[in-house]
Amino acid sequence: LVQQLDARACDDFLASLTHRRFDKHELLAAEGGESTEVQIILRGAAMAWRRWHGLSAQVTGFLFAGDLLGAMAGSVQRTSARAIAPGTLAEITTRRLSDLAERHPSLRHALYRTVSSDFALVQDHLTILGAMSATERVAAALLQLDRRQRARGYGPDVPLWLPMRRTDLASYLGLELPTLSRTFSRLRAANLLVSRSTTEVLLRDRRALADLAGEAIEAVYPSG
Amino acid sequence: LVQQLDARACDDFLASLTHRRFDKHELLAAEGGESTEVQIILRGAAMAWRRWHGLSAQVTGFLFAGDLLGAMAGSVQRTSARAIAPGTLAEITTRRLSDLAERHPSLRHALYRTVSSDFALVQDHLTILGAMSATERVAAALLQLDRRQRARGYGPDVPLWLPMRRTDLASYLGLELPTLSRTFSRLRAANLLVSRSTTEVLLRDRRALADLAGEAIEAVYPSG
DNA sequence: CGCCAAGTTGACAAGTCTCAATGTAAGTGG
DNA sequence: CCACTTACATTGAGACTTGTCAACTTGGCG
Repeated sequence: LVQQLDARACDDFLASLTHRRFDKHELLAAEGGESTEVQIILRGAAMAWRRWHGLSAQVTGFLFAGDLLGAMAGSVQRTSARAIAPGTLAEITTRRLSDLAERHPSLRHALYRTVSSDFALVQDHLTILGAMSATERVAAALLQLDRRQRARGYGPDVPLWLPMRRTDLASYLGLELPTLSRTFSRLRAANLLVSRSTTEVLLRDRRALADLAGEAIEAVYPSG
Repeated sequence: LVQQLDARACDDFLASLTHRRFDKHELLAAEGGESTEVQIILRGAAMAWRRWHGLSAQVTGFLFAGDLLGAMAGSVQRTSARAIAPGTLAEITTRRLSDLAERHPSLRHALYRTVSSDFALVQDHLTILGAMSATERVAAALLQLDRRQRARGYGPDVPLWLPMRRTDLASYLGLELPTLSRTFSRLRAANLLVSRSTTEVLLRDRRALADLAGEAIEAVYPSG
């Protein structure tokens, strides 16, 4: 986000941020509350979820360094968010952010780009939930999280960090915990991945995972 | 959208729109193509969908009068769209729209509000796909479409218009056609709805549908 | 009026969920 | 620092929802 800003917008923006630490399990946003702040994860990780009329909950996403929280909310929060690993974040009031956006076109554009790529992520998620089997879902999710981790600057040999509980990953994928766990076991047995611990998984064969995730066609016809 | 604009923004905006008719089945946007225009459905209906690496397709939404198409796209379209009923739309180039948005704060804010409510809709969709059984999905979808129809100014006694094919509604709900069809039959047998034709369904008991859709809690505790 | 696409229904198979037990890692207090 | 306790993950067996394949019916359109 920040690297897309021009010098003055960047100065103003950074000066408006309040940094703070957060602990694991700390609640960062509550559904139903009014949305007065936008937060940017700087280190650590968080998850966002949403209730359906007070009953079942659906995990809607995982947030890592660089991700925005609350940017798409209207006047009230429609998703809750909780830290899944300790870290730091930067906050800015929505009021101040929209003031800045009024003054700095480059900030408007950067925000638009961020929001629009968030939207693409949600659409991927929709496809995962609507059109895939358990194995496909897990493979797709691992690849997506892996891509995002590499986009954050980590090399392909760094184990994939999965700080969320299996229950939450299962909810994200629209599966039950045992189903997710079995799928992991099968992928491990097929030697597609190795787990150092529950939170660290090394992808041993991205190509095979991509095949499982239904990306086979792309592999065969590389450019469409 | 338009009623949120101030007088001058409104004039400029409306003057930049090109109106045209579209036929049923007409392709309105193609995934992968560059996104040069934003379209607003004025009459009729359309559906949006998305492929996963050329394989399976997931219907991501249905569009009716007042809905925007292409507003969330980055430089390339990530979803395709096709008319499911003849109608009319208004187009504006993305370039012109962003020019106008630069000039008119009220347009920026209206766009933001529209996009943010679209986002809420997608989040509902996520919850439907991730956490609901077939019956719950169908009930939730019917209620959602019904609410949107009423928001367009139709009374509660007007039959719900379902111009999409059952196949597409099934895909939207992450179900197979036979499952959707069976669910409809069961709802019909329970007298929760009556179908005049495939495209027109009268909801006879919204309360019971809401219960099925997992909104029971809200019914018991009306305000939270 | 007939054709073809679309929707409905049936029988069966398969995948996922549920319930329950076991195993393992993390956190706490002595 | 170790035993204890709790939370979380894995695995198993069986039930049930949904998917699959196929026949049949309906409805729109020429």
